[in-house]
Amino acid sequence: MDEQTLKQAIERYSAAMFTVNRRFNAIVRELMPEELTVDQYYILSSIRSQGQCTSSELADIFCVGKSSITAIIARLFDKRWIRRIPDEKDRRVIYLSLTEEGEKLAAEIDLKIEGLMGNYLNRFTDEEAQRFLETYEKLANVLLET
Amino acid sequence: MDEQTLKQAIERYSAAMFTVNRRFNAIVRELMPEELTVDQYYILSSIRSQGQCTSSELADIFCVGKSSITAIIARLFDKRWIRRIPDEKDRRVIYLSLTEEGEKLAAEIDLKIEGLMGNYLNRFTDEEAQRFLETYEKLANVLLET
DNA sequence: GTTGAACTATTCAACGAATGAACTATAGCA
DNA sequence: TGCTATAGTTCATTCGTTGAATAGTTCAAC
Repeated sequence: MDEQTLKQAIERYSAAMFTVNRRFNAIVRELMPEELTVDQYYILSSIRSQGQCTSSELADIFCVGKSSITAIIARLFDKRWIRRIPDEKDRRVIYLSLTEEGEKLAAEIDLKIEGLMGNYLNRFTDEEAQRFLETYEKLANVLLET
Repeated sequence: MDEQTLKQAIERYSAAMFTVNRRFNAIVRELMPEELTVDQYYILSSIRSQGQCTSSELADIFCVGKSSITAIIARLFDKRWIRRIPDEKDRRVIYLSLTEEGEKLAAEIDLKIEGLMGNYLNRFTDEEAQRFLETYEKLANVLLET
């Protein structure tokens, strides 16, 4: 690929990424219940998929400082969607997990988002979707290495 | 595709999207100069690619309210990276364009990001990258229709 | 055993981004 | 003319984020 073609590809790539992210985010925001922000949902969802995790782990996953996580967790804790469970061995660490209400809330939204994404997935053939997913995951892994 | 496979695909999709967005955003943030946030750069970049545009157009593109744009523009204007040019026909509208310094700053960062993305693109074959881009743009268009 | 380095989580002040309602000014149509 | 729609701003409020400072804990080396 020559210089110029590469530049154009990157340009198109940036544009597509920007549009998809912004629009998708806006649509997901519409799905959120009154009391929950999109970021808060992602935190709930992340804890849920791991069953249990720590603030530091979340900070790594979300690529933000630990104090950001502390703030979000505090809001979710106040609303009784999250439990804090001190580790018995290492008294520095506090495990986070969902309460029953948190579990229910996350499951509800997951279902909505699943439906949403299912609708978009319909627009593509199985093969196209499959290929796309594979490359996307490959990209995610490259970014995880860094 | 049966129910269960679909659900798994969506799950993998969500995970990849999340990872790519978060990590990419964090890396881009590292590239920013002290005085500029990522969002501010995207605004500069958007104005630059259009040459000239209005607040309302930016609000649509970024999927946020107009008052958000007003705030960001105010910061960029204070730093002399943006010009406000009143429309002569319709005195309600104000066109935004980059100053020379704004142009220079945006070009500088564009180059950095281009280099960054070029590095990642290297990891994929031309064909894989091409296919991925096409599907990505198709998805962006689907989201634009909504 | 004590000390010191490393680590976990929290607090705090400050800032940027976003919302939504209220407002100003202008345009354009009936 | 007067009504309605539109473009942009202002304001109070909330959320997410940063980075520095802090408290408490672990662990390994001395």
